[in-house]
Amino acid sequence: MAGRKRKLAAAAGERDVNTREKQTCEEEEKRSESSAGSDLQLRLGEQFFQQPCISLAKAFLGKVLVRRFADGAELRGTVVETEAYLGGEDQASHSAGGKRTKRNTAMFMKPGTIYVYPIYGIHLCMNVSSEGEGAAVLLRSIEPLQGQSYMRQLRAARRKEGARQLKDKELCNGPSKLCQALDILRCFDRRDLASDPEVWLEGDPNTSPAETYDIVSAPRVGIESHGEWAKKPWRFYLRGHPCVSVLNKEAERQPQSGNAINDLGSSDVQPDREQSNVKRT
DNA sequence: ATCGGGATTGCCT
DNA sequence: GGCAATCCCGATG
Repeated sequence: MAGRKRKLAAAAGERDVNTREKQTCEEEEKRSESSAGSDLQLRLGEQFFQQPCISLAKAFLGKVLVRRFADGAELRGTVVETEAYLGGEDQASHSAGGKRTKRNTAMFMKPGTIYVYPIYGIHLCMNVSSEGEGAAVLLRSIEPLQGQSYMRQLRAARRKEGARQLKDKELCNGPSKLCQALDILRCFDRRDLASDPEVWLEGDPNTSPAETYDIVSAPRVGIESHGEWAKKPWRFYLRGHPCVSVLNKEAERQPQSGNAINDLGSSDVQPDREQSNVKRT
């Protein structure tokens, strides 16, 4: 566990989402081209995304999603829940039957391409394309690691005034909550997660290798109308993790899919970061 | 031009 | 646990 400093990471908690001008796609595009991330050695490159969809969906677990703002502030969270959406046969996928539309173009782009789409008129979901025609991984939940207070402001801005303060584990425990908390915007669609200066994925040296996690495989949620395909166990989450959006008791009774047991309760304190206050049970 | 549904969330009972 | 919110996109005529 190297004591690496994040000198460029401003105290995200000092930011005020209400006085800060609302982020737009135009502003995002004006960002400095030279503001590349400071953790080049941790950043996962394009080869990471070059694997089949189900494999990539599992590989995302335990990796750290990073969002960097123009002023240098960075938000971080560990991916704890994903879903695989294969193209072709998978009727629940936006790319079912190889169907290409303007909306789902990113699903057919090179592995690592971000696919952001609006849902229910109000929310956004973030996916990342994988190997395989039209295949992509939906990012459903992350555990907040850094910048929780700013995440809370971003989330509160969309909630009723006077609503109770969200707990840390409630900040990013759902696909659209994650987008809100990290300020993932519609204009991130079709960007490259392997090279974009504002959002990327890191391997975290403080966590165990992905293959040591205890992963639960469960049916995907919210796609009940798709018959047999709704039953495929292509949702993956870290067993026992408090930031998972929906638990599936039935699936948790099944033996896990080829991953060794790992103790999730022994995470180290990370002195260079705003410490995660998520309680594990 | 119009129509129907949606990979969700938060508030209310 | 029910259900409204809210609107873009894709399909159809």
